[in-house]
Amino acid sequence: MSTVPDKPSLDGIESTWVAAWDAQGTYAFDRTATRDNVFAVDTPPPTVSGSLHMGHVFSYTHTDTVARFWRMRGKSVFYPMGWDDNGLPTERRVQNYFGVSCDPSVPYVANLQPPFRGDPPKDHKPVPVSRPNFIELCEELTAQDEKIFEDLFRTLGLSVDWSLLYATIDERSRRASQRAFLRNLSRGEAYTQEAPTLWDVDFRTAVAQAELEDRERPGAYHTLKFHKSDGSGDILIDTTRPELLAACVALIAHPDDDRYKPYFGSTVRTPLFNVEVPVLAHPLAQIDKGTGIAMCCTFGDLTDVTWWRELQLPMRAIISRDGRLVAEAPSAITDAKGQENYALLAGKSAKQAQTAIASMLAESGEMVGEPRPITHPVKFYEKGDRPLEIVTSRQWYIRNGGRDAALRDALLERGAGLTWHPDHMRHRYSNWVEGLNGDWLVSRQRYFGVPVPVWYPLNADGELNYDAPLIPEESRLPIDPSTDAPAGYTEDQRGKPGGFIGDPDVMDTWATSSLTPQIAAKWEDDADLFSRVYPFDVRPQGHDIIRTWLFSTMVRSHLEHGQSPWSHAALSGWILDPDRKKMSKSKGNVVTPIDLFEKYGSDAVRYWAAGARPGVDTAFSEDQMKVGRKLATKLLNVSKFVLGAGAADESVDPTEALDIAMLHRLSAVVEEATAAFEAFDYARVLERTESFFWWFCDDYVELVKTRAYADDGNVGADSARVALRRALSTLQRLFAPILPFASEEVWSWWRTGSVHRAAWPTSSELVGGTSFTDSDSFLDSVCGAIALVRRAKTEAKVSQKAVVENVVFTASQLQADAITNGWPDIENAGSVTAWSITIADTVEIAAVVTLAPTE
RNA sequence: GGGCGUUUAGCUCAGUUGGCUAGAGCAUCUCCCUUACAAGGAGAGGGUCGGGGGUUCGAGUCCCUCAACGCCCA
Repeated sequence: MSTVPDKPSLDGIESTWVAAWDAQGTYAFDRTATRDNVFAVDTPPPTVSGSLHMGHVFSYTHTDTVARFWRMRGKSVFYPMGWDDNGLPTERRVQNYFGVSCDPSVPYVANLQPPFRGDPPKDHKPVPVSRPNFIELCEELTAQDEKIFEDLFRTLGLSVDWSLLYATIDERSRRASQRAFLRNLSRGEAYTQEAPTLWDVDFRTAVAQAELEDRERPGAYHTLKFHKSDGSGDILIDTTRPELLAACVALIAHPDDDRYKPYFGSTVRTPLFNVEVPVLAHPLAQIDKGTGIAMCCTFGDLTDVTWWRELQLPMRAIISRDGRLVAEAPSAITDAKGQENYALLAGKSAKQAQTAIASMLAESGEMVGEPRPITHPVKFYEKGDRPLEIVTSRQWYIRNGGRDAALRDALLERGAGLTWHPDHMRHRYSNWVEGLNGDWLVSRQRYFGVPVPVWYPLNADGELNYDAPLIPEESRLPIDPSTDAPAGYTEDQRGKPGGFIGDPDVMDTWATSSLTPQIAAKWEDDADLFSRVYPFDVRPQGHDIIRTWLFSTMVRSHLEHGQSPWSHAALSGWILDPDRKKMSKSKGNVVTPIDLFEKYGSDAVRYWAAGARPGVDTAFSEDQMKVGRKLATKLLNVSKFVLGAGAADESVDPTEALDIAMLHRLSAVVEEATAAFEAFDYARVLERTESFFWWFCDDYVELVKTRAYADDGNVGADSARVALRRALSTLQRLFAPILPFASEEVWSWWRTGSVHRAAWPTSSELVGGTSFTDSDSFLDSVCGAIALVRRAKTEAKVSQKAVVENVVFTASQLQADAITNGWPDIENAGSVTAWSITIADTVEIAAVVTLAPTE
């Protein structure tokens, strides 16, 4: 029955088994299983960016090991894959790849040929194309990239059921995303509002709090003179953004600041523009920052927004959506000189305006001294290159607890109810939720995304009414309001008085990917499936996106289903290069996974990944891959040995003490590995299994080799063969989740069916009806004895094969008993002719070894 | 400023409720081509467990404190 190759090899096993698993449906989800018997993974849909990196390999391997474990435990594993092709990264990549830019005013061209397909020259000026053409190009490029990703993940050996594949821009995702949004809207959880919003002037879109990052940037304090209205002198303020002076609406100091208490309620006039503004008190003013009194502009930063709102200040916005100062001066600037001054700034970028106004202020004597350079944190869109501005615009929001203590508490509660791996990651979640300062801004002024699924009616004057959006029936979803007409209207009424207009925006990519459980489980499209997998068991992901993906998914599930979308969150660490720096493309230290698969084999790369404790940042290490390669090779070789030693009836318990003791030791490993996998600690499983495995190969196998080769019918031979086979079967299954290719290969030599569908090993199948008191000390004694013989040979610089004429051990009674019991095996493994034991009160066994004379 | 994590051999890391002389792999050195495996095997050397203090019969492990590094948030 066994078919062991003469020369076992890892070469080519990836393609062989990938094809076999696919053909046999090894990882197919059994959708007849009920929820109790399902293990559902909310797989992260990777951003289809055109290149794979070790981070993908690393974290997806972690998840895969756990999925494989539960499959062997008899669960029907729901393990889908998705592609995150929705959103800005794709847009940017399409622009760079095809040499185009999206311009919604350009008409659609059928069969458009883009100027390039890959690598446009550096000086190429992007060709504007229509939004539908742009989206076609997005789809073309992502299709290519997705094929590459799929091949990589298959070669890595992910046990994904590929029939469950989705993409965040596909029809089902758009439908789910729009449906969820409309339900939020109907429950009052989504709303539209005209409000100051953080704005990226290059991408020309609003961005959400979750997408911000602070970057340290050089700036300069400019000390400006504001003139007291009663003519009694000046108040000095420090600002890093003098270019916003024309937008100044107040001066603000801390209510407890004695220096400014006398001025609260009075007014001052701005330099250059001569606008009268009040001096007010607010606790957000920082006494120790600059002169302690700040100018509030509409808007320089989020504090300005708070002051503006809470102190009910007027609006004097001067930054436009392209980041330049607007053409027309705020109406508050009434005097001619002020208007003249503003005209010198109009149309300049913020940066140019700053330079210009600084010299104007210096000239007019209203700036004290020179600007003083500082470094300070500035808010950026995480994908952006210029500081964010704040502009007022109409946007859609989804409530996330940022403005509602009850909802925030409920979401904190949900986070606390999750089991986090590792546990301390829960703090990232609660820190974030506690720090929210507004609702979730979900609309984006972009093109490649899921459209906001509403229209607005136009009245007889052609004005639109935001408060009464036209909502599609759910059965029509997905819709594109820029090409579909609302019910009761016809397309020719678009943009006409009495007609309608579509919402031009798309939703934030997170607004769709926050629904991955619903998308993967075909929420509402397949209620039966949904009931079998939702809520999911685990959300695996990187810890960097707890605030975005994890939290937003929690928000959507909480609002829609009133429950957490999963019970576990498993966070992966980063890959660091060997110098402990984060690996990244720009540093040029990225290694291509495919090359590593070819060099060391997929199992070896998985071995490296699985060696990292959950959540711990890990150095990239080809050395570890080499070790993994050795381990996989060893598994092949020892399997060949065990299966070559002759068959035995595995149902008959072994009789020799050494064999029984080995199986007891292994059974403890099985129990530990099982508990570790249940706690998502794949690294511990690997460590324990591997450690036992090398001991098994180096000591146990060497000791019983001679006995296992004895003639059939020999009692000792049968005992050894049974033990070897039971152990081999168990080891192959313990390694299966981590080394799926090598394990499947060796399993196929003597078993039918896939090891990945085999039952996870149990302690009882190993030890059966046997019992053994303190197998460890027995094994340590026997192995200690053989080690002493080996050491003597090594020190004498002779072959391990050399014959030992005599050996005298010194050992405790207990150790002596073990050695005596295991003697036939020690004798064979060590080529020992004669021996004796002196009993002594000792902890460590000692030996005097006399080698036979050699010719 | 708040929160969290890390610090154990030259390197990368285990060490789960406190418990024999602190472990592994890699690297280094020595030896061995032994019929599962030279893509192997047998051995060796190498650590005041970040510093200080405390609890305890006993601390890498628990408590306090300090430091360095890293991450998250403001």
